[in-house]
Amino acid sequence: MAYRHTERVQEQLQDKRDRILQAVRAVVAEVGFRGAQVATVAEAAGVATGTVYRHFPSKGELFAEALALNAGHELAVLAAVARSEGTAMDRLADAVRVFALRAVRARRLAWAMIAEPAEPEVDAARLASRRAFADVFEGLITDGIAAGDFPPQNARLAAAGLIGALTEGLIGPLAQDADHQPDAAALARDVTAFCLQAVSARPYKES
Amino acid sequence: MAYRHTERVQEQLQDKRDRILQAVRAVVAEVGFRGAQVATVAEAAGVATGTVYRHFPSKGELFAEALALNAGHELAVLAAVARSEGTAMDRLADAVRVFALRAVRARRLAWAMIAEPAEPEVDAARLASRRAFADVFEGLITDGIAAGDFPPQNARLAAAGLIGALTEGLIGPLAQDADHQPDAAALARDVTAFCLQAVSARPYKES
DNA sequence: TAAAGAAATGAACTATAATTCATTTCATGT
DNA sequence: ACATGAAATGAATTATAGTTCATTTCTTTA
Repeated sequence: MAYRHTERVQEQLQDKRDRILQAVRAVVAEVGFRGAQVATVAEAAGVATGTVYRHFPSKGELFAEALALNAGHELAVLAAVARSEGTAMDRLADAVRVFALRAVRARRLAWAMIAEPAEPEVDAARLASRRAFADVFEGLITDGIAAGDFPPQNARLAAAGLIGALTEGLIGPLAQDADHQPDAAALARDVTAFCLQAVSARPYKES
Repeated sequence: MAYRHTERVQEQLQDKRDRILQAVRAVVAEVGFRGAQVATVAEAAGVATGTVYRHFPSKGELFAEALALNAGHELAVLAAVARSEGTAMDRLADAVRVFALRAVRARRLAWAMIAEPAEPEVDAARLASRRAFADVFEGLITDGIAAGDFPPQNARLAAAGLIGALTEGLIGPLAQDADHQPDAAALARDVTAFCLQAVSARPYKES
């Protein structure tokens, strides 16, 4: 026996895998799924095209894993906010605000992660993470209804509505012509106001 | 001179053009832009593939024109509702309801028309029609604010938010798992309630 | 009905981008 | 140092789908 995997090699492999996943993120943030080719990702990761296929079975699975990874981070952030102290109203306001601020900070990436169709595997992964996001909002809305903060309503649908409003207002095509929205913070504030008003049925002022 | 275009031929040509456009609509309603190939459209229209290119310069322009045509119809319907008698509140409620009912009736088509990315020409055409839709909603919201029906708010953004909420609630991927929504009418009602509450800041009951 | 011009056809061509694989480079243990 | 096996490489291959164009079919007019 003249060769065996050593720990160092394992680390290098893991490292290369991670770098490829990060490269997907970077490339997608730049050109979206539409323009993201395996060759471009490979170059961004500093490896040859073929190497990508030693770590991932196909473009679809690679991109799906990259999306899941990224969505996982975002979800953790959102869930932490949703779990914090305060009334349901306050927590929902914070959650929406955090979502909004993070989305405007990286619009292209956010759009790709939330809405841009891609390979079937990617779409499937997105559906799962979308559900997770919606669940966080739905939980907050349900809490708010129970506490009397919000009027009775279809919480599941309202959660979907919030995501739709956030998507459309912040990162969708209509949000691209930023003539009217020079200021990301102002945009986030107005979107938050819309969302809070939508579920609370009260004109919303930032606290 | 031994040949000249006669009126009958002109009509046949126009007719074939129209049939191809209709075929795009039918195919897209079935499989979305993703799955819609020129060969499939040609077959659906009952012509050869090459014939499509005698009427349209490229797939992108063909599909863009088909989208614009369809969006034009929908916009006319919506604008008529928006122009009718009644308070801004009532007209907005009607507009949202009409949008919702028509969208759920043909989800796949609606999603393609509203959200599904495709060739650049198609995306451009969609952006234009989206603006037109948003303008209708924005006008109603502005009217409502002026009339004191709605609290002051960013009408442009609220209009985008409505479209987002409608899209997400009715036809987006989360709306696909219809386990919770056996009834299209109920879905449309709840989405309408969400939208009205969002802009009016009042729990909304159908009149 | 024959000639002429236009339209339709669909198989062949082309462009793009994912995937493969023969070859090369690199790590390991004797 | 060298033999061995794994990993990386990137040019070649493959797959898909849009587009072209030589040929055929159809319309019109003399």
